[in-house]
Amino acid sequence: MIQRNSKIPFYYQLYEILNKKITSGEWQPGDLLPAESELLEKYQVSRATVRQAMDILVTKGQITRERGRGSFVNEPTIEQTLSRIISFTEDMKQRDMKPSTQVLDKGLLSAPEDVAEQLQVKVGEELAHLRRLRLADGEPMSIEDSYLIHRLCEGVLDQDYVSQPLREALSKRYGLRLVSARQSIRAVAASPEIAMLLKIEAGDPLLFIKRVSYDNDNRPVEFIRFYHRGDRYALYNELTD
Amino acid sequence: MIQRNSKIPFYYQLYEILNKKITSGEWQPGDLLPAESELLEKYQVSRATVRQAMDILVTKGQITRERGRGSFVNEPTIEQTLSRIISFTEDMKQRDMKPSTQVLDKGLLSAPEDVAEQLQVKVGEELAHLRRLRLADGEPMSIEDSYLIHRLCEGVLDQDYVSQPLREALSKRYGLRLVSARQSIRAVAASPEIAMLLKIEAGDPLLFIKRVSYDNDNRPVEFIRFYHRGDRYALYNELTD
DNA sequence: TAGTGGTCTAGACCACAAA
DNA sequence: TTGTGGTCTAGACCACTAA
Repeated sequence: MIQRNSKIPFYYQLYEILNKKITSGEWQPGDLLPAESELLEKYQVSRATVRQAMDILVTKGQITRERGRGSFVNEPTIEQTLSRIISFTEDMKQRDMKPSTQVLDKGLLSAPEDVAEQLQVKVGEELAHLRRLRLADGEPMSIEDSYLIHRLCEGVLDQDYVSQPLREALSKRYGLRLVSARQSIRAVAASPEIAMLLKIEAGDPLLFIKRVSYDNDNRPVEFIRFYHRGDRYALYNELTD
Repeated sequence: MIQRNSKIPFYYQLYEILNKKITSGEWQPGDLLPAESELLEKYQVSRATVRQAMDILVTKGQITRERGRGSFVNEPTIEQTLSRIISFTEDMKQRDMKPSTQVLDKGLLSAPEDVAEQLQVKVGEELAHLRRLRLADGEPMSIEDSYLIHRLCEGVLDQDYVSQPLREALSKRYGLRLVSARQSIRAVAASPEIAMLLKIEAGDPLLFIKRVSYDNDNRPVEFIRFYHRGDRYALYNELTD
């Protein structure tokens, strides 16, 4: 139900309710959503508010409205991958592969110049570093090098992050919600070190992604370098206009 | 002004008016837009309609609203690249490089199986093929292999497509407007043939993009393979959620 | 304090799909 | 013909910014 004394807008509360019904699987792809008039009645808000909530779902591609028919839950598409922040685990689920993780390295370090610039901190600022090997169906798929601003998440490296997602820990323990990110994508040749870890040959092509993630207040929190095996990993997206 | 007897919704007409002011440069990045109350007065529509028009601009990242201050025109960002269809020429402009093109090959052929599947036509359907070398500041940047369904654009290969964009010709001569596309992105090693054309070594990493473009009626029209040099080309995008 | 955008309401009429 | 979403209006109160 909608909290009428909450600071969170009604339309956003309603969006969260509807979103949960979809992501939890209570409403399946192809299902007809309740009519706007029903939702308006059930949650005691105006039609404009219902539509504002549903607009978010439409924008995210989770539902489709059809005049005269109703609104329907969409199939989740891999295309969403490229405009949504998803975890490795989610990603593998969409690709129908079994994910696993090995922590290769973790520790504190002083920010080198290039990382400091991405995270908008001073060179030498203390960072938490985590290097993980990601496997799909038991085969090496990617290397993930994460750098976190340590003063925002003291003690973050105490956990193992093999079973618990890092994003979840950041949210629960430190109130850091990563809501947006910018990334660049290019093709590079594997260094001998990365090649060995991914069980490929040095020089083999990698999809190399650099990503900076931002919290609610648009502050950089995490910088990641992904090295994805070119023979096993592809990105998908949709273009418009 | 807004046509009150048009079939186009008021909010969309208003969006087009505002969009034009921005893309034409009449309103520059950083400029303050008129207040919602002014627009409502000037165009004689309700506030909800004004907001609906501005919502489109916000979604596209063209303006930012700031409570208590006003709405401002944003800087155009390269990040838009990955969710908009842009031409090579536009792309190079954004990257501040001088684009040029060489046509390496053109002709008709029977659709092989993989291309037929992408374009949803029968194997053997007649296709127009165009292979172009794209250069940035005179240096090879990418190879573009385009396949068009020939019956939708008979005689399309008569033009040279060095100076005139292919998309423009499709629109003007055949009424084919490419409005959406799906693509996959991966890293591959350059074949000896591609390497020679791009003036790199065989085995060097390439950003390999396969794209299917669709017209208004969601029919596939064009299939392209891009081979971008890994050392010269990167994609950028923003993620949300 | 005045002006801005953020949210919300309670209506209205329309075009379209399905029965 | 009925019910759906698409569009539009004319208000209202609020939180925030800047003077």
